[in-house]
Amino acid sequence: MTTAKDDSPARRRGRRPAGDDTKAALLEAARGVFAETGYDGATVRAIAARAGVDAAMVNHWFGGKEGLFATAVLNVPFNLDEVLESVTVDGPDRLGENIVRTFLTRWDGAGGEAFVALIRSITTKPEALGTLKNLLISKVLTAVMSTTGSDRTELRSALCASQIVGMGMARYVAQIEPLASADIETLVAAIAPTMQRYLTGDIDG
Amino acid sequence: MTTAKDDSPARRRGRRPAGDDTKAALLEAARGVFAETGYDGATVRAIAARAGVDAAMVNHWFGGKEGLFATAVLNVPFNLDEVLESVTVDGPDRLGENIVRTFLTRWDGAGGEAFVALIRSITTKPEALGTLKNLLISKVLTAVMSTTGSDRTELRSALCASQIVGMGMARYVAQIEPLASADIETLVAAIAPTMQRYLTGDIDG
DNA sequence: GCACAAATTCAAGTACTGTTGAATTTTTGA
DNA sequence: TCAAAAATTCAACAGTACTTGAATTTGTGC
Repeated sequence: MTTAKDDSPARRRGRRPAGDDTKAALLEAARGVFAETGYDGATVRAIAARAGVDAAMVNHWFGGKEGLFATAVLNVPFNLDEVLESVTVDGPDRLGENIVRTFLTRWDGAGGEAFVALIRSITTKPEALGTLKNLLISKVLTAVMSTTGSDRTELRSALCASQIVGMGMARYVAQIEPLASADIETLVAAIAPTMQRYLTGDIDG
Repeated sequence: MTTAKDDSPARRRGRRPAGDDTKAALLEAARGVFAETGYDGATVRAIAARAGVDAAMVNHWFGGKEGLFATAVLNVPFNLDEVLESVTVDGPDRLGENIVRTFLTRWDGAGGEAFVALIRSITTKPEALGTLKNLLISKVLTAVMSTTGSDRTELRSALCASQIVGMGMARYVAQIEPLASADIETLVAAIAPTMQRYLTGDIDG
């Protein structure tokens, strides 16, 4: 429906003059299109058109749509160490604040497009859901939980994940105002206490 | 991929004996299939097969896949009054608790299938996103907010929505354990304080 | 009873998608 | 300088999905 009307740019056939990095162009275009329409909605032709190359290049460079998705979206260069470092440098009392700020900063930047693509692809690509779970729960949150010494770490991790994912959905996918346009610090102030309570506070009412 | 291998049930051609309500059967089947695979993943043939009729009936009764989706998922008979009543009967101090419990109860029941279908379809159907926003923000939360007398009602509504959506994603879509299998009251105890603070508490840190 | 309307299935039509092999141009190495 | 390799586009294939019109059966009013 929103299919961007395949405009073959009428490029000349054959090898291009040096300088063009079509592989990188495809990766960037892929993140954009996957973020906008999800895995199924995104067509190889639309991605190639945005990258300014032919659709066959997807197969040539990534072996197909799956490979492109895996490289562009699943293999997100998400630096776990960065998150954990910024999270564990202060005491456990500021963990919640640091988590919220780190994710928002990360997602507001260019790298966040891959996360939107991930969320938008959850329904049709099981790998996307697996990546989200693995990344968020298995790696980030369990690592964080191990520093708090709290009880019921699994439930606490899941609660944190629910608020993080919900925040991402509201800000980037659903774009609910004024949350979508709010300053990072405004959201940190509002959401960090939630995260902190889920991490170390009372969750029994 | 998970396409349930079109088994045309080899029904006899022509008008069926009275008693069969294919329209209702299609609606129910549609909610199920849409919930499982999202809008794009769901095929008209799979829905028709589950309903025990031919795929052409979708066009005959609903004008096509879009119409079926609109009727089965977007036009959810969601009784707003029920939510608002159970939410406003107690004082404003228990609003958060009531909201969380109401949504969980509703979604755990059969009627919630439409909501899962909604979330699973957000990626490829803009209308699904509009419905979610309209339902959650415009109707439920603004109505609730009007009873609290708090400041910054828009931001508070958006924060509530983020936790509600995140809770739904974690429990029904991503199925993160142990949150996915937890008792409703366990989650109410854990999440209600968040909701209550977003509604009437301090959100400035 | 009988003709007409409604409901249903069947088969084909049309559109679109990912993929592949041939053709063509540029780069690279000896 | 020249041949081989790499990169790119083009055209076509196979698969699948939604849709549509004809054929067929059942229900309904007179």
